[in-house]
Formats: sequence, C-alpha cells, structure tokens
Amino acid sequence: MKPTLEEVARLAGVSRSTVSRVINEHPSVSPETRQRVWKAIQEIGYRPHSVARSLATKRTRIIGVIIPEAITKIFSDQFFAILLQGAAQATNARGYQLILSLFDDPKRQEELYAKVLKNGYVEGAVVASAPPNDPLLRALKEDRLPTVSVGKQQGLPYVDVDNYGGGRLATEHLVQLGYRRIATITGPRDHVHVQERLAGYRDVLVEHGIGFEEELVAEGGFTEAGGMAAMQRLLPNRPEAVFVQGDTMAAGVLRALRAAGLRVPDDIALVSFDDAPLASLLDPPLTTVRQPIRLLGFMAVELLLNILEGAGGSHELVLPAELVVRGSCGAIRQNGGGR
Amino acid sequence: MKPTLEEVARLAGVSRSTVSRVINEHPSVSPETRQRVWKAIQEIGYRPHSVARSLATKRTRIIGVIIPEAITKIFSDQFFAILLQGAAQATNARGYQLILSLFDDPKRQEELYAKVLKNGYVEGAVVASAPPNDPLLRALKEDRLPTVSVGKQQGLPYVDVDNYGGGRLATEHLVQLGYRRIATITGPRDHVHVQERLAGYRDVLVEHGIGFEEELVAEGGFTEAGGMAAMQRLLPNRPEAVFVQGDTMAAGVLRALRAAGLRVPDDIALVSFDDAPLASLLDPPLTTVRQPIRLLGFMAVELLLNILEGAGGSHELVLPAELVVRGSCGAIRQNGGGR
DNA sequence: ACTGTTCTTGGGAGCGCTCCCAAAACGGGG
DNA sequence: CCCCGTTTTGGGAGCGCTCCCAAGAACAGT
Repeated sequence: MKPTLEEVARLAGVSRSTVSRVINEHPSVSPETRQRVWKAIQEIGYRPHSVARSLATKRTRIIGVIIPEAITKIFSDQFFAILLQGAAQATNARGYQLILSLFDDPKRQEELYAKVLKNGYVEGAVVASAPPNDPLLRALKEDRLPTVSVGKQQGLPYVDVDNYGGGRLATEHLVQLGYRRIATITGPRDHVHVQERLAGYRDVLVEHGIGFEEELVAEGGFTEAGGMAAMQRLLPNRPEAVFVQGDTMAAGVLRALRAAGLRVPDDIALVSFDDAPLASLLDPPLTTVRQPIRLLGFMAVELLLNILEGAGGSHELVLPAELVVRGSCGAIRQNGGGR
Repeated sequence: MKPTLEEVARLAGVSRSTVSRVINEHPSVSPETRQRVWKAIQEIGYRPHSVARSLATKRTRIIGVIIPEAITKIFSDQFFAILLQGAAQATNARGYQLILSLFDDPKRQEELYAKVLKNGYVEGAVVASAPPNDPLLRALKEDRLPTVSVGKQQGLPYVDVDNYGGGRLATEHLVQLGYRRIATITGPRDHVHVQERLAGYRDVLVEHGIGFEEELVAEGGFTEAGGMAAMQRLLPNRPEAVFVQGDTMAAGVLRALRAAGLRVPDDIALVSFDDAPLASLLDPPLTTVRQPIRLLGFMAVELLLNILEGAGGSHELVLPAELVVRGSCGAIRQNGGGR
C-alpha cells in the first residue's frame, strides 16, 4: 500500500494542504515546516499520485502521437522512428508524456482511434500525415481534440517540410549538373506532398526551357519494389537523370539500374528525398533532399504544447528542405572529387 | 464542459450507479433501463472519464515502453521502430495503452527515468535491453515496478532471441558452403547477446575441427563506420567469409570490401544478423539471421500483461532465430541460382 | 394473500489530490 | 498592551467515477 499525502501530513504534524504546498513548491510555507514535511516524505517514501492529481487539476500533461496504418505501411520504418525521436525529445523537454498509438491493422483503425482519442488521458495529439479523407482526421475534428498534423492537412495546424522547395532543389541540382532529360518517380499522386514535390520538379524544368513530359513521370508508391518497377517503366524513355521522391524507392531504383547494367551516377544520375539513414548506406550513397524528420517531430509537439498552453503564434510551420550531396548525382566526380 | 455520468443519470432518471452498470455492461440492469441510459448517453455525448475511473479502480491500463539512450545510439532506428510495432500491436490487442519513453540524452536519463517511472500512470514497463549496469535497471528494481526486459537481464523477466543459436546458424551455414577461414565482426564485447553470438560462432568452428582464431575476430560497435573499420582490420588475415553481428555493420562491411576491390559473395561471403529492412535493400541483399524484432516486442508486452494480470507461466522467453538466405553468402549462385 | 428469495436500483463513501476560504499566528507601530 | 495588516496553516468540498450495502420491487410457491 503506497503512502499517501495524508500519511505524510500525519507524520509531519501538518495538514494535507501544507504537504501539497510543499510538494508543489508553493511560497507560503515556513522554512521549518517545509523541512519537516520533506523529512516525512523521505521517511515513508511518498510519491505523488499522478492520477489523483490529474483528476483534481483536470490536467494530465499527456499527449498522443498517432501513427496510422497508412503511414507504417507506405513510409519506411525509418521515418516514424526518427519522427518519434524528435517528438519524444520535445515531450521530455516540456515535462509531458507521450502515449504512442501505432496502428497496423487497417480494419480496426477506427475502433482503435476511438479508444485512443476518447480515453481522457490525452490532452492533444500529433498525427503523422494521413492520406486524404482519412477517417482519423474526421474523428479528431469531431472530438475537437487539439491536433497537430505532420504534413499539410486542411483545417488543422501542421508542420511540414517545404515539399515544393525540395522538389525544386533536387531538380535544380540535376539541371545545374548539365542533365536535361530528367525523369521523376513519385509516391501516390493523390497525396498533397507528392503533388507539391512534383510541382517543384515541373516548375524548374519549365523555367529552364526544358519542358515537362508526362512520359518521364512514374508512380512508385514509396516502396522499394515500387521504385524498381517505376524505374523499369522509365528506362525505355532514356532519361539521363532521375529525381526519386523517397530513399526507399531509390534503393529499388538502384537495383533496377544494376539489373539493366547501368551504373549510378556514370550512366544515370539520381537524387532522392528524405535523407533517411538508408541514404548513406546504399552504394553509391544517395544525394538526397533532407527531410528534417526529427525536427518535424520536435516542432509538431512544440506546436501542440503551445496550443494546449494557450500561447500565440502561427499554427502552420513549413521547414526548409536542404540538399545533401553525396555520390549518386555525380557532382563529386565532376568537381574533381572534392567535398 | 464535458458531460458527466451524473448528468446522464439525471437525464435518464436513474442513479449514477445504474449508469455505471450500463457503461460497464453489468448484467443486473433491466432492458428498458439500459436502453434509456444509452439514449441519454448518446443525446449528451457522454464519454467515460478515464482519469476518474483510474482513481476509483486503482488501474490505468497503461504500460510504459522505455528505450534508453544506449539503445537509440547503438542500434539502428530500425530496431526499435519494429520493436515498437510489435509492442503496440500487443498493447492494442489487450486494450491497454503505451507510454513511450525514448531517451537520447545520456546526461538526463536518470532524471527522466524518475519522471516516467514515478508518475503513477504506468502499471509496468517493457525496457529495451540496456548495457550491463544501466542505472535504469537498478531504478526499476528499487521501485518494484513490474518490468520485462527485451534482451536477457539478471533478475528480470525477459524475452530474447536465441543469440547463441543464431550465431551457430550463421556460422554453420558458411561452413556448409565450404568456407573454412571464417571471420566475425561483433558488437561491444561486454554485451551478453554479443558474447552469446560469439560463443555460437566459436563452438561451430571447433566442432568442425576448424579452430577458433582471435585474429579473425573484430569488434565493430554495431555502427556502419564500425563495421567498415572492423572489416578493414580483418582483411590482412585473408578471411574467405565473415559473420557480422548486425545488418548496419554489414552495410559498412560491404563498403569496405568494395573499396578494397573485393566482390560479395564472389571473393568473400557474408552472413549478418537482424534481418532489418535494410538487409534486403543492400546490394547484394544480405543473408542474415532473422531476429524477430516485431515478435520480440509483441511477446515482451504479452509477458508484462500476463504478469500484471497475475497469470502463471514462465518469466523467460527465448525465441528461435532463423536464417534468411539471400545473395551475400553465395548459396544461391552455388546452387544454380534457384530460390 | 402472504412469505421468502432473487433481481434491480439507489446513494453514501472513498479513491488521492487540489484549491478556496477562513482561522490562527506573527510582527510592527502607536 | 492593543490593534491592524500580513503571513502561515487547516479543513471542507469537489474533481468523476466505482463499489458496497441496503432498500424496494418482482416473482414464485404455498
């Protein structure tokens, strides 16, 4: 039986209010009373009861981080692992706790959403970007649970990387290296960030008078197998370079090119997106648009906590993308190997 | 202001006990009373208040999953991402929730441990295997919080893969393929599972009369850079094959061999450990001992919940390892390419 | 119709804390 | 010594639910 605040009060010869004041560092307690109470606390090993405190204060200081099935399936494990690291870091820094809701069964998601959202522990939620029309988002809006989306979502505060700018960076880099016939492999075309990356790619081509050709665009579904298949479909159109919207698809692209006897970057240059840990482990290591996943996680939690604590400021945050130049684009070799 | 159970009672013309009975599906409620209560619940949008319920029942149905800094640093992101998927699946299946404690600051770990362990929400914890003498484990034992370790730990219930058996599988496979001069690259030698995998490797060599040579053993620290450096140290000793205790190190091994102009598996065969998603994405895809990480996570939570619910059964679970044969060992080519 | 048993329902109290209001104590000035 | 203002401390009540015990209703048998 764990000691309670009342037992501390009895032992210290004060009231429960005084003990509560000591624990919560209320200024109006005399030094000797304070000392006596701490002594009693240590003597019986008292620890505050978070559930009782939450009931009394109507605060839990717990947030939810929700990763729907659509995310664990399409994106690599790496994405949400790093996202969680950032989210956890921000949570720890603000003295909150993080309930993780990781779903992998598309059939039970709505039932599990309800269990997570309607539990009373979670004061607000960060949701990894879901596909459009995800029932989770509708449920969140209905419940009016304060929510921040990772990835742009209509009607919700969000954090996102500059997908359009990243698409431009990748394409611009390839153009500056002298490539003209540049293909691209996308994720599912109905996802907003996929559309934005594609728009960045197209605009850069048009700005350089190269022109946009639909036959140089293939959809790869963010999987390795999808990347491989998409590259195989593109090869007959003889691209000089390819911008791939995800590192995992790029791994498939590498495999397809190897199977076709083509060397990267000698025969075809490659720039991808994400800068997941995989990117540097592949051979050649990928030139890639870094999606600051950890920072995305961190800022999403920061934004949520600011909303919960009634702080002002914007409810939309777009982080700049940056290009990480490695071997797969050929820039290093063309520049004499310097880096 | 959210509706309470008392408001439902008022609207339905019953007492709070009757409403509580309906919500909790207590049998002793007449059908028409039950219907009237549900109608009232739906009419005012009542949802049970988990915090109040937890205070009254002294149960939260929340468990902690703790990933210390030593794990996020040494092991790849992939390890705990997949572990979390398994843990989350088991948690969801049993109607519990999962507070994730992901630490990445070695200096603040003990402070954060205290915050997580001593919060009153968490009924028990799953802890990813920590290095020996991790202060977290000492804190857990002191608090007598029911704990299950992922990875063998003295004095704690645990789940683990059969590391010794896995070390044997990998080495036996290389021996059966005809290799005699087999090197090995380990993680930190003070970790129990590293010692066990090394013991499996050694015993198989000795059983085949090959003999164990310390000059064929290098420590790689479970990082890509460490794997690369370890392989570079081993090359002068002219191994025919290498057993690498982790896929991420194997990526580094591949890079080191490529830099030395050696082809896998033509010039040197490779078997690794983990079967992380990376394993199939590398070129050649890794033959690897599958560590069933997702199942480890799942079973760790199952074991914890069984302990919390007072079920009987063993407090130690060792899962068998299995070998996944891909390209890096040369078995496929030697067998005529069939698979 | 009465009695005994079973089923349904109500309400007091408690889970462990916080907070508000009031009482008590203390200190300073006249 | 008294009075007034400030500081320290105490305890009642409530946060929203569960649960236990008791009361009332319903049913069955004599």
